[in-house]
Amino acid sequence: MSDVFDALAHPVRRKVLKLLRKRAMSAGELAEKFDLAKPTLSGHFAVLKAADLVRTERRGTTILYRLNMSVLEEAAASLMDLAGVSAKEQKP
Amino acid sequence: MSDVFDALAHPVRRKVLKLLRKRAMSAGELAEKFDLAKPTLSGHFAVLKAADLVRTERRGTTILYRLNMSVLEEAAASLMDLAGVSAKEQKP
DNA sequence: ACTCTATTTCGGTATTTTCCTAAATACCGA
DNA sequence: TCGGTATTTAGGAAAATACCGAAATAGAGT
Repeated sequence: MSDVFDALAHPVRRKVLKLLRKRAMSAGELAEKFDLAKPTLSGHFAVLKAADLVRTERRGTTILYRLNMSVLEEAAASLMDLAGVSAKEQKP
Repeated sequence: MSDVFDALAHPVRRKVLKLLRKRAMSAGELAEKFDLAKPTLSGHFAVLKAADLVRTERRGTTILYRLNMSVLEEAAASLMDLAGVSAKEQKP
């Protein structure tokens, strides 16, 4: 879970997740949305992947990145838990 | 919101929040729970405070730290939102 | 005013993160 | 197999973060 919060700490990575929320995108397509070199983005993708926040799929010469919502939901639940809410049911 | 995710990225700070979930504690009382120097913990407290995840209250010579749950809830909601769930209602 | 306790600020070092350019790898189509 | 496009890996510089001991600040009691 620590990997997840590490990954979420950087604004660029949060924006990547936001972009992937609409639809899966290739690395290059994602990179176009940022003013950063492609290797830099590639590094951010690797962090997201290590946290299992995104999954990849080769499509010929490109690589598709897809959001893994379940991990995001787990992270949200863990925060609700920290806040003292059971996250599953509102009335324990 | 970036401050919040930055603050949540460090395991020590997450543990502080977890401890404060039960009850408000003084800086020294919190520091006892960790194998770190007090100035180090003080720095972590400052990060949590900057994110408004904790609030402080002077009690004579000691300083009480108290969890601010609403910010945690907002962070959780923002994650649920990223995951595509509206966080307020399950069926939009 | 002095002292004791609690906490933070200061100054500095070690580690980690972020970012870049250049080079390597992977796949496809001619 | 060769050339082109997409992406990652390698190597390294700059900035941010984490940590510590020493010193400074703040309040309470004497």
